[in-house]
Amino acid sequence: MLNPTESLATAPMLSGSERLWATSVVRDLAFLLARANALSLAQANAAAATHGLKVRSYTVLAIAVSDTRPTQRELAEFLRLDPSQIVALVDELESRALVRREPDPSDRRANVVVATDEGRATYASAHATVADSERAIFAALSAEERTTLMEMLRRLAGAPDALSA
Amino acid sequence: MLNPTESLATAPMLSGSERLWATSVVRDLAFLLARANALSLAQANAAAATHGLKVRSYTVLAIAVSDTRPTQRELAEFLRLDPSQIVALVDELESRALVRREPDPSDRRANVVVATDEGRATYASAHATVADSERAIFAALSAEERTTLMEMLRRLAGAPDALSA
DNA sequence: TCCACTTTATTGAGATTGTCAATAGTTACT
DNA sequence: AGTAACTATTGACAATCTCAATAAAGTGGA
Repeated sequence: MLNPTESLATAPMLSGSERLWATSVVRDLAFLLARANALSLAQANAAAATHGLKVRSYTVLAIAVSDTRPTQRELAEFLRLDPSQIVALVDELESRALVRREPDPSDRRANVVVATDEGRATYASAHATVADSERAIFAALSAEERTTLMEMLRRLAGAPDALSA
Repeated sequence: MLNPTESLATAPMLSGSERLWATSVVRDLAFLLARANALSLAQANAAAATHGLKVRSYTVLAIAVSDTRPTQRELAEFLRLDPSQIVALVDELESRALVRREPDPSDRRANVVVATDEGRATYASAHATVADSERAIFAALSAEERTTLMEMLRRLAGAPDALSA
């Protein structure tokens, strides 16, 4: 029998809070989701920071680059952010000439957000860095597992009909 | 022929930003993880709020109830929060008599956080509510899928040796 | 057409959260 | 004994969230 705080020789040097993994919260999907996301987010933020971006601005830039020509309201709804936060995000990207506001031809109240050539260029290099850093984290899963995870997360994230399309 | 903004009877009434799901970001595991987490978090916060808690305080309470007797430093490390945030969290729970700070017998610098009887009671009822609301979200997955997801998230979340134990 | 109502982007206030440095008391090392 | 490292705490400051208010533009009747 071992003392609860002791462990065998093969034990990975319990860094102090490891023992809290015995708690009931770690059997909570929402908790694990939050924790996995926190790690992934920290990693992605560090990667994006090497290009002067955060995941937020990186994501907006990615959508702008996609030529979907979203309005700010659509961005707010899709990213689940307050419209006023989109204003700040687009302001910053526009001040760096990575993105441009264009009038929506079908609604003069709305702006449409499009990437500049410079925006496309910095997105390309930022994407390389970010995708690389994510590979590191998701390397804990096999290729098939990643596919399965993506399919599950799409459903949890409320993606429209993941089956069709 | 339908107007692009119109749709068939079976179509889920595209709420405006649905078309952004055609973007490349939705093929990004980190993005989907963040979005799924945002939804789950909002739901859990609403559920916990009916008991005067947030997910943060709910989680700390859950760990306190587990009789693991964590120090504040262990809580900070495990929850990836700054130690000063743990102070605020424990202050609040302690002011509501749900939790108590006890001196760590093995280190007089450290406090150990334990639940009071009242803390156990409110945790029990809060847990019922929160677990219920989570069931609603994760109902998008089958039981086996949830097991698979949990195993994957544990690895991504950095759980120690998910295989043994 | 005129009028009330809604919607889009924007600004700004106030609360919440994240991050960091400094400190008092304690422990660990030599 | 003395130096260095660690724990909890406080306080400052930045970043983020959440809301309300507003101007400009669309919507849908009477």
